[in-house]
This record gives sequence, C-alpha cells and structure tokens, in this order.
Amino acid sequence: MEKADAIEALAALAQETRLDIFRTLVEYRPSGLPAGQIAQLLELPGATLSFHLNQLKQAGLIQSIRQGRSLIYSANTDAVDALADFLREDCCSKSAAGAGEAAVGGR
Amino acid sequence: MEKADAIEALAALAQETRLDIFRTLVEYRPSGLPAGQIAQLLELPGATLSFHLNQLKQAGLIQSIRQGRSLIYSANTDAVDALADFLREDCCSKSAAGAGEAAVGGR
DNA sequence: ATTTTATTTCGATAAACATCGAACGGTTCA
DNA sequence: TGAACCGTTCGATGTTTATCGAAATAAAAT
Repeated sequence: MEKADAIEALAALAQETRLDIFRTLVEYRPSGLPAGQIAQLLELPGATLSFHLNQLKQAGLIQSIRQGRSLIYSANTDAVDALADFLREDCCSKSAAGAGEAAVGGR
Repeated sequence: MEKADAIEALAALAQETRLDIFRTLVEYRPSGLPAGQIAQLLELPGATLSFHLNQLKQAGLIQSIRQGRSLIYSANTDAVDALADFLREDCCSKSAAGAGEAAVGGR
C-alpha cells in the first residue's frame, strides 16, 4: 500500500461520522445498505451523508451499485485489512524496516 | 481501544508531515531522537515540528523525556499495534462483531 | 549573572473540512 | 408525460487544522 493511499484511508476513518457510517456498513456486510437507510440509522441529512460517502469511496473503503432508484453502499473490508497491514508492516510498528538504530548517544 | 482514542490516533497519522515524523521515530527506535534532530532530518521549522509532536503525543503515539536541554522523542509502537487491532477486530473488518446481516433484500 | 542552546508557546494567516438547505438529475410508476 | 422518490451537487457558512516568525521558557556553559 502506498503512503498516499494510506493517508487517504486514515483521514477517511479519522472522523466520527464517517467511522460510524463505515462501521454500519461493516455490520450490514456483505449485502450493503441503500443511502437512505444509512441516513435513517444515523440520523444524518442527505447532503451530509452524501459528502461523507464520497470521501469513503474516494479512499477505496466503500463501493456502490445502483439498484432501481437506490444506491446500495457496501464496505470494502479488504481495504481496512490493507491499512492495518500498512500500519504494522510498512510503516510504524516494531517490524517496520530499519528499526533498531541509535542516535541519542548515552555517554 | 476506545473509539475516541482510535479517531485521535487515526487523525494523528492521517497527515503527511506527522506520518513522516512518526516513521522517522520508528526508525530510530528505541532510543529516540531530540526534537532538533527531527527538525533537521525533515527540514521543518521548529514551531511547525513542535505543533505536530504535540498532536502525536496527545494521541499517545509518542512520548518524550528531557535530557539536558534536549527533549528526546520516541515512538510508542504499541499504540500503533493497538490501532491496527482496533481496525481489524473492534471496528471495521470481516471479523468485526455483528457482521453478516442483510438489509437489501433481493426479492 | 549573562549568554548560548534547545524547544515551546503565542499570534496571525491561509487553507482545508464539515454541515446542511435548496435546487437538480436520474428512475420508477401511474 | 408528469408526479413521486432517492440521492447527488451546489453554494453559503462556520469550524478546525496547518504553517511559521517572533517572543518566551528552560537548562547549561561561561
């Protein structure tokens, strides 16, 4: 996973409303939910919801398909797993490359 | 891990400068680096660096100890692991609680 | 005590983000 | 074709975030 993509995904989830939306979609996996039902569950105005759905989609965390006049949104849990992997392996954890150097110097 | 803490950590890492700072500190684990050296490595003005170090510290991702007139910052990789766990287990992944419900209805 | 070094806090500014009513664009059904 | 429905885009507004020079604080050296 690229750094830029990771940042986008992190930013997408680092916002309460969006995290709530995403978690709701995870709950209703794998079939997904129409936008209206998400709005109802979370008591969000349509415009606000749409804004956040766009961010999540942009980040690759959700996708949508049309079903009649509804748009069914569903969570892409693989993207979250990839993000978790990025945190653990490529980025920021003990196992990240290059760990173990010293620069402070005890003397 | 609490949702609020997770959001704080996600937000802290969802910013390029801060992610760079954090990764640098992971590189120099476990001894850490004085602020001045981070500033030098990443070519950041002191005030800007200090601002970001504060956010990271607030989020529990780094800590600092004073050594003479320097402040040595070091990464708390456990916090990242906790965040990755949160993403995988409590929040947003296949294994998250409650997965598998259907709401769309195929007819 | 004064100066030097390391870093933070303050304060101002610009940019990005979140919210949401109102207008708009597709889709279905009569 | 036109009314009803579902959802998005537009546009205006307030809020939060990032940046960074200058002033302040804290520790060490002279």
